[in-house]
Amino acid sequence: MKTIVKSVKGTRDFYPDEMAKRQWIYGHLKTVSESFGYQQYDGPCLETLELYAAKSGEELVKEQSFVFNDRGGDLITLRPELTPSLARMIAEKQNELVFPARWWSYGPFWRYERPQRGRTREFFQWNIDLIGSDSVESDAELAAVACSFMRSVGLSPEQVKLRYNDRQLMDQAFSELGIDSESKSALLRLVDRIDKLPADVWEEKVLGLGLDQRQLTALKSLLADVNLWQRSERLVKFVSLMRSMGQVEYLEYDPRTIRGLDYYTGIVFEAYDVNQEFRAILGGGHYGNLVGDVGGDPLPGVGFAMGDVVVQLVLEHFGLIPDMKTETETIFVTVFDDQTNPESLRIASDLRLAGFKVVTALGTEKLGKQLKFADRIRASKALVIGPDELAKEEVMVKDLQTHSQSSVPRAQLVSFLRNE
RNA sequence: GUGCCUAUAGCUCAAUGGCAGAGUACUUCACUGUGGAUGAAGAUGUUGAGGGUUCGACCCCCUCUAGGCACCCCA
Repeated sequence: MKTIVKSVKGTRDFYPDEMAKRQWIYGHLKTVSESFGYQQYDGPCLETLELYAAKSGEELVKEQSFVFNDRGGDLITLRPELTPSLARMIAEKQNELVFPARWWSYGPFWRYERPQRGRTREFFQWNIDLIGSDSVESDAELAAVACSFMRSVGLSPEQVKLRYNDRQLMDQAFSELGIDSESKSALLRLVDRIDKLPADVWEEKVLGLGLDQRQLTALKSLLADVNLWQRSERLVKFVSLMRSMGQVEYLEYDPRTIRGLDYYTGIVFEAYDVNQEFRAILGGGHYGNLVGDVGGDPLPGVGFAMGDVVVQLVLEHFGLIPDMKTETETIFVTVFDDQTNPESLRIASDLRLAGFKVVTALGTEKLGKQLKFADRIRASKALVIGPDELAKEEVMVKDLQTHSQSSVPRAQLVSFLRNE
């Protein structure tokens, strides 16, 4: 085996077939974003470490970011998430932007993690935010955007669910259990992990926070209560709004949905496949103050992020990504010999001007080889222009799918191909 | 960063410590004006990398690299 220079661990090469899938997903999220009136934006891929130190803090920056010194000695970070960049961009123009602002973005991100299924070190992420509104209507709108995307790519409510919860509801419920405020945030993080830890280990950790046996029992019944949301006026309205927008069948209340990030302050949601065979497809929620940490005036909002890796796995699992290979509309123009080559090239140019995708043979190989090549690049049609056709001012049009062929007068070629 | 599993032809996988193979894909030909079929022939490997044990290693041991699964974290 030849030694080929290796790619960076956790990165992916997008060969044309993979690139087509990525573009297919991108096309859907772009259409959905725009259908709700959101505008596309982007920030730089390189940011100062400082930007993240202010906000994301904790592990995301310390352990899971690519950080390096540039030639001037400054610490530069490959962006692990977009929210801090968004916060800066909003804060810089806080007085001239129109709020609520509806913005979306799609681009590459990097996290220094151990690669595994659904997790790479370089990934693409869709970010979409509604900034400047504290209303439950804005929360519902973002949840509806998420559901619209899932519907548009063919994921049905029987296949995926949007699990939702409200952090304030949980906070209130914890208070009623007599849990002191210092333990609450640690407890929220534990609730987030209840499905990942063995039951006894989880209980041990909960008791370690200072809860007694009675509180633990009450907590467990709380986390099993699928009707808990009805105690929250906000969640009741949220569900009602989702019903009006025709997305309620995607909803599934889950008192254990919390989200790991600290900046969420209200409604949070995550999309999963129903069997939970895969990781979260997307996740987001309401935040009370987007720009405070980067020096702006307090500004609430709601947003979510979706990585390309998990959603593609889920889509492939359900067989929802169309076979792009069959969808090339390319016309292949064969070249019979050096005498006919100029006419082949002229025809190819005419067809391109008429809007067709045209590939020409680069030499005068045997027709059989040229047609085999046309077949292998999945061209839909092949044109044969030999001495016979030239003399009669005709072109032989071969349909590579139906195996049929017909002679078409040169002057009628464009209209003939358009009607096919 | 932790634990476990895996790595053989382009791809999918075989091979008791004793000659590295099959299917598929590929190239050529049958077919010098016609592609998916059929038949014939051909080519393909530092068995992931490096070291060790052994008369002898794809096979056993160690290290590294990459991937997978579970933690951690999250998209």
